[in-house]
Amino acid sequence: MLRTHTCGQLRREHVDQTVTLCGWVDSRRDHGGLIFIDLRDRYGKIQVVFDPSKSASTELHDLAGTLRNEDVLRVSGTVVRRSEKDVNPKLPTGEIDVRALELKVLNKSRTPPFEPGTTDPPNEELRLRYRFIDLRRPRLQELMLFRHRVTKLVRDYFDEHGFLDIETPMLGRSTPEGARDYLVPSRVHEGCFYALPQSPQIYKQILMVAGFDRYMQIARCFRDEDLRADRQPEFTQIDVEMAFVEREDILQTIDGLVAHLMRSLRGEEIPLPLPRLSHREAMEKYGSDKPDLRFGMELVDLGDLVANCGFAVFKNALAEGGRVRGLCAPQAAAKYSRKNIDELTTYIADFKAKGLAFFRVTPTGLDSPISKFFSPDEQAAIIARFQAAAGDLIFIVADKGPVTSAALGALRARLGRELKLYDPNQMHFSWVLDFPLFSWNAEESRWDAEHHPFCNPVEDDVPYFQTDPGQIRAQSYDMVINGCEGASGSVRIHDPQVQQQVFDLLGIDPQQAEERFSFLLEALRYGAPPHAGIALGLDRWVMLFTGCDNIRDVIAFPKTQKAADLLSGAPAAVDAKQLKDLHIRIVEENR
RNA sequence: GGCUCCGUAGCUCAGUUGGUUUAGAGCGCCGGCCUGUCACGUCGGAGGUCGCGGGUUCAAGUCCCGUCGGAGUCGCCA
Repeated sequence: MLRTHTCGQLRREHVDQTVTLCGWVDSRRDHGGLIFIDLRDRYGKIQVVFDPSKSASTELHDLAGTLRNEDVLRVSGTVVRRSEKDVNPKLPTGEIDVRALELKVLNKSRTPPFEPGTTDPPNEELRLRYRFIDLRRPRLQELMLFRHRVTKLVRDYFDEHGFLDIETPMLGRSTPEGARDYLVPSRVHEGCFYALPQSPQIYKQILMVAGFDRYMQIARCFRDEDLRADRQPEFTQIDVEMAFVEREDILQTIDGLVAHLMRSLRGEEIPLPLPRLSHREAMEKYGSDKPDLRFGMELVDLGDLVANCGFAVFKNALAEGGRVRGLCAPQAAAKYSRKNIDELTTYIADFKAKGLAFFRVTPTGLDSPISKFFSPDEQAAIIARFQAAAGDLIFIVADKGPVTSAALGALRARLGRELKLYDPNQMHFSWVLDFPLFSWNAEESRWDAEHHPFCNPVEDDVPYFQTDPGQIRAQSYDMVINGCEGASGSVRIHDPQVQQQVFDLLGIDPQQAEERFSFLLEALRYGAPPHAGIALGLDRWVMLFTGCDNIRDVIAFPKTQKAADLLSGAPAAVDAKQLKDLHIRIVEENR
């Protein structure tokens, strides 16, 4: 070892010891005579003092004078106690100094493009290009450490519950459903490609068939889709599958994991079971399949109250089979000007809502450009339906049912944030159950799997296969954390006939199914146990636990919105030889 | 693919309705001085294709178009 101690480790009890430290120059204060160096490693900072009066030769002091930020040093010296007036209460090591006796510069640093110690980090492009410096920042060091703790706790939890960690291939077969695949060309098989896994879904089901009845893996997954603040093209799932279980077993297992993490990471006891609501209930009350339940402000239906009102927009929407729904923002009337409300109207237009009606609640009724269309009785009924109080601001959307959900769900989330209706440090976990098994894809006039095609239908709903597939509920479950999808899973189909029924509806005929999923279908024919599983988005969990608002901060080497790694320069062109080996020719597209 | 925001010194930013010759500040950097600082102090200095290309104009960092890069979002994400 090049060092006897770490920089953050030394305290008063080390006084008089001779120590050797290694680290980076965090800052220097050169007084001409005395030189102070703050030496930093990932354990902390300590002040090193170079005192010319205490050394025989000037060599040590001259060298200390050449030190610059981010130089890497090895320093030997004596730990000394600071006099009372020189104690720095801001540092855990602030009661002591290391008085340098020997200095070796292990590596000079170029002047860094930014200081790790900066209070005001530079733009992200620069941070990502110089990620090795960015990662020296205490905040990112904390985040990496936290992430390590989470994965350790997760592994320990599943290990204690008898789960086996089994790796599955990264080079797999492209299956056409779902997200766009990242493809890897084969050298040996001309014109053929591997696909990087979108998730280990099929392999983990096959592990169940193989008899490993409790599986977990911290698995890297790849999806070639556009990025978001909480979405990277490669990300990490905590992947879980269990055999001989029902839905309830998965829910309880994950409930236990949540309690374990909350206890270990935050010292909070969380009551179990975690709250559950149905997909239908979530859409009805919150307009979202991942509602933030840290606050209420539920959606309310006004259809019966305004069916015969004087306001044509509401009446017509209902007459055309649509809905009139709204929400009541507590004490927001004075906080939102007409201009602010116009902005909200533009915002919900993204979700296809054609308009946003609003009422300011006054002691005597409703104040709004459209209040003249509503009789005093109707106004009173609306106020009563929302249980509104003077000073509240009511928003109403009249549109097709799903549009009212999407628009009001988005509006609710935004108002909750803007009105600070919740404590941002609170963690709220809940289950959303019974998603629809299929959703109608109007563009392509076909049914799509809502979750994936291996998800078991609720038994009572099986007759709907013939009559109304949109009614079939899935034996699925999503975990929602603070309005984010934190995990998603289902009871799987273990009966090849049910599986074929699902494929039929998705428009995958037996021959296509054989081609695409033969290995899974074949496995299901050789004694597949009932099984169920779930996958948790590790990056998002770390984000939520640490209060980060973007996923890149919890990933050591993340990619930009255009899926580029600014540090390495990936993706990049390759040699002609490499392409030739892979039987690939690049064709310039005409513009 | 659509919409929105951002790009001025190494970094963070200012730069007015287009008009003061030489585009500023703080931090950082370089040099001098400084023995108890810890956001050290102090004196001096260097550092700019205003992302790039085109256009409008007597005049463009400022207005317009295109483009590149970064961010947010809708679509997309079984």
